[in-house]
Amino acid sequence: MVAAYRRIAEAGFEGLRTRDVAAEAGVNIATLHYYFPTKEALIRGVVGHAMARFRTTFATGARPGEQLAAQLRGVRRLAMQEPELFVVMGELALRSGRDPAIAPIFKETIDAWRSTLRTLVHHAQSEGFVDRRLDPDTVASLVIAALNGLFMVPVAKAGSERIDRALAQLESFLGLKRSTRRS
Amino acid sequence: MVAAYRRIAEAGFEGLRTRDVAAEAGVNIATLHYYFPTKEALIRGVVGHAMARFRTTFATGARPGEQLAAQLRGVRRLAMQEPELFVVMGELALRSGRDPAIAPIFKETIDAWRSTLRTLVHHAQSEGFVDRRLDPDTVASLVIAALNGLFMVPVAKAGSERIDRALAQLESFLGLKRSTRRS
DNA sequence: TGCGCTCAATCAATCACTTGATGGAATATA
DNA sequence: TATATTCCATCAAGTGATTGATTGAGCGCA
Repeated sequence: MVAAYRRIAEAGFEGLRTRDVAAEAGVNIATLHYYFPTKEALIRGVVGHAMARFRTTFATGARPGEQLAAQLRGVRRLAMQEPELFVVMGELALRSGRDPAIAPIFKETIDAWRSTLRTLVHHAQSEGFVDRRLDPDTVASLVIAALNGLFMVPVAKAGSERIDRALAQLESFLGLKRSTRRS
Repeated sequence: MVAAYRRIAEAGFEGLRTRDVAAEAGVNIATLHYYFPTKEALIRGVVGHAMARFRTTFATGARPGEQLAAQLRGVRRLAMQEPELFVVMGELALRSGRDPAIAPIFKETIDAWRSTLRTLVHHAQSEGFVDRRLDPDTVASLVIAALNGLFMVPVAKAGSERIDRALAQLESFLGLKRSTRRS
């Protein structure tokens, strides 16, 4: 249910109340329980929705040599358009550390993401955009960590231009960008 | 109170119950309320404890040229020794997005961290370890994002050797390390 | 005695979830 | 076609359990 998804983005897991979800969905509490017998089932629904939404980021459309850079820009654009998605993802990431039910699902999504990035890095290497001596899997892990840190942890929100600069710096490290500005 | 701190690490904010905290601390509920009149006050105590604990990371002791690398290793060591700290930090980071009471405290800590890193990058540049064309503040932001993504988001926990490689790759990007292994 | 601290007992509020009933569309029966 | 039956979706009104917080009586020690 999209309503629960929105509620989590607003109030987090600690503030997730079935009453509020039902209210936001415009239905009775009993109706909500008709579709989602338990709160746990509702959360599972949210997980599925969030993961599906997040996987759309992986879809690459640009030319092979620019796919990697396009991926970074795609995540950044998604973070601007749907900040709730990253809030929910962060919430789920934290919860996956103690909830064995969603841990495998979350891990699977991240693994798929890393796999995609690994391929993109490999392609970029083949075409001379990225240093061939780098290990694609390691670079993918580092990129994921940086993006997670930038967008899932709302601390960095203290200035989107800082996020832009950090992203540009990451691209520069990867060799996708020549300009390394200063001060 | 350290007990509450531990409870949050175990069950997150959503699972934080004053009763459990009192039980883990080995005191009566009323005793807990004697020291922390409200749950909010208890959380403030946890925030203070976590921040103070986290700030110890900033303390640099190595030789100027190696301070930056030492900082990265220090964070990694702390993450291995006290994983709860990073769980709590992640929980606080997420909460700071919607709780105006802890948002400024958290932001202040991160700003102090970035300031420290900025200085370290600057020093490293002065001594020729890091490319002088890089913007210290931007590099600091990227490093913080990467570390946050690696340690606060427990997703990456799928293999500490992957974390090690990603960190080594980051050091390599910064110019602190020559070896860039492959596959 | 007075003060810092602790305790069992209790409260009102809130939570996830249940109950029994209702209307309406689809299907079966005549 | 007309009537009876079944099933799905929804609702108002609860239920018991749990929550954060309070109370007033003690305890040990200065």
